[in-house]
Amino acid sequence: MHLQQTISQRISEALTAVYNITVDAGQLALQPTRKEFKGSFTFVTFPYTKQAGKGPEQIGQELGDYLKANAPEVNDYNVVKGFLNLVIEEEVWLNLLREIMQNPDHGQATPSGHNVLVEYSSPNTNKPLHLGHLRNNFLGYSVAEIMKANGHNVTKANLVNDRGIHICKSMLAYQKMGNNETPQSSGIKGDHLAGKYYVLFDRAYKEEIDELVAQGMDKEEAKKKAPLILEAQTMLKKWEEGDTETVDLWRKMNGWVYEGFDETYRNIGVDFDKFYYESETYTLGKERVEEGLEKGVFTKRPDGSVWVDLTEDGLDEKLLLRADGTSVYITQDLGTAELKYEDFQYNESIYVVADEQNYHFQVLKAVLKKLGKPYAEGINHLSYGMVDLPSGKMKSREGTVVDADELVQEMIDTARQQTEELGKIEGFTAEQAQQLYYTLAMGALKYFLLKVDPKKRMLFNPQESIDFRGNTGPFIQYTHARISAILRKATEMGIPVEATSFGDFKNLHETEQEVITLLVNYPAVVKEAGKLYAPSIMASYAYELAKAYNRFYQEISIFNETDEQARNFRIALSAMVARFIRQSMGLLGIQVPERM
RNA sequence: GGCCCCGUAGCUCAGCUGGAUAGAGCAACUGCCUUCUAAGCAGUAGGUCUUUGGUUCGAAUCCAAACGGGGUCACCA
Repeated sequence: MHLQQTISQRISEALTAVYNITVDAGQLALQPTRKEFKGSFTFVTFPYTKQAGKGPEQIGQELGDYLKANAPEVNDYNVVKGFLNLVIEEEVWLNLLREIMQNPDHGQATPSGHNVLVEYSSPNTNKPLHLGHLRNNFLGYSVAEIMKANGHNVTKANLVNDRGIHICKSMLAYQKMGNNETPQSSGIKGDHLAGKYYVLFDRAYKEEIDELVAQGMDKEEAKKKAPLILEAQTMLKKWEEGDTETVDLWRKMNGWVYEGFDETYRNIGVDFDKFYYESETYTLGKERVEEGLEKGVFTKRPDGSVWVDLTEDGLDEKLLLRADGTSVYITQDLGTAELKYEDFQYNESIYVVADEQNYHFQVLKAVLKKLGKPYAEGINHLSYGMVDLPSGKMKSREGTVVDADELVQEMIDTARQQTEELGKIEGFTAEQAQQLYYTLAMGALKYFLLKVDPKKRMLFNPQESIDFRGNTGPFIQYTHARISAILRKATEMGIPVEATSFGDFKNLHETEQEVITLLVNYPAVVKEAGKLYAPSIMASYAYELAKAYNRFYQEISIFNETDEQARNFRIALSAMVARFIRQSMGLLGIQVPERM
């Protein structure tokens, strides 16, 4: 049983014994004691004054006396107003540390048997990835890892938006202006090459609109009547009809884009177990519409379009199928939800999608519920906020988007520069140095994007993102490197890192106590992060752990300690901190170096 | 306008299943490297938790309204 549960149980027993009050241990609010007071757990007595017929302080005293006498885990207590602070026996903490050392699965939940699908990334194939995609990719990868740690069977899926008018735009521009340029001939990465033509299309399209407006046409009309957009629409129709020339071009250009994406994905360290392509799924969902009509939960209007009425759910009426029988966005998603269920029998299906689609996912879930789908309840939207720049919103039309590949390269360059300035790479081979720059760059970037609560809109400040001090990825990585140095030295000296190595060591220093408390808490943090789909919780934890360790490191000497058991204890403690820094950072997709 | 989200130190963010004097980092200032990595540690300063009401022994946290910011209300995706 976990220590906190044990203590809750003891307090519950004490309440019964002293006041004849019956409270389930699970209902008791037990909180960590604030740093300025002595103790580890605090019990608030205010809520029990009526039932006990006594003042909050007296209750604290009486419960404290009882616990000190009857609870073997409780060493001492103090009462401040209505707060009963409990001091736990040192031996209890040391035993917990021994348990952690002997349990390689501390923080890895037992298999739940649940299948969890995490869909993330889901890029369009007409332009390269940008900063917003990075938040999406890092979140998706991290949540998937966190769900694994919570014992679930996780599948990472990527639903690629590889068709539609936007793809045709870059195809059309390429057809007109491409001169058979290829990634090989131009030296431009495939996704960037496609993006180049998308931009060229947009430019030419705008010129056409301006011209039409100059001739006196209304702007809205001009947008619809410009020859280029009409051509793109014709191309989309040809694509849907399977026109060979169009499909070949589409294949060729998408192929370039996929090569580019693969490289970026590899570079940023994310991966997928399953790819879905919209070109293969966009017609799905019509059967679901049929099903809904049969069940009488959808209605067909005289013009042939199909609708669902969600006003009872506090939503609106929603179109599910056009009058001409073609699909809309939601139709496809109904289809893919079913397809994913057929493929993976998920208990939970997480969609990592920006918060501008909150309404869409409410509708999707509501419609699936109306259809009586058993998997509807497991549909969850991990909605995240947009990434803003100091200059404001990112707008592709205004060219203010931050390109993912460029950003990563800049981070690496900065890492190199800072590391060289500090003279930290003595004894590194060129290859090792390069590896370190990469690890630090990605650590800084990922941590910066993941430390903020996903739900919140966030500001990306380039200067702060490459900071290596304070609440940053590299600070945590640095702590790991420091510990690694200690462990190397311990190994050289032949000191074993084992649960038995510190014998009956006693007299924990305050900083050591803090560190152990954090290590003990690790599984609860993993659970919480999984429940809330919040990598930010893991990030905070890793930071707290690193900070607590650095305090300890600064105040207490390890190798100058003459008491062998104390020295061995500190080495063992250090080894555990390294392990849980590595693990919690691993759940964020961040690697930690041995030296830096 | 309807619905949804957000508003905490100069800046970026924690805290939000109600509990003690509201915490970090950055920026500013002061100390600490002949000792295990100073990418570190300790400290000073900085707050009417947007405002007003309500619930409560107790509210940054829950409820309501106002103000400010964002999103969304497409036969786009």
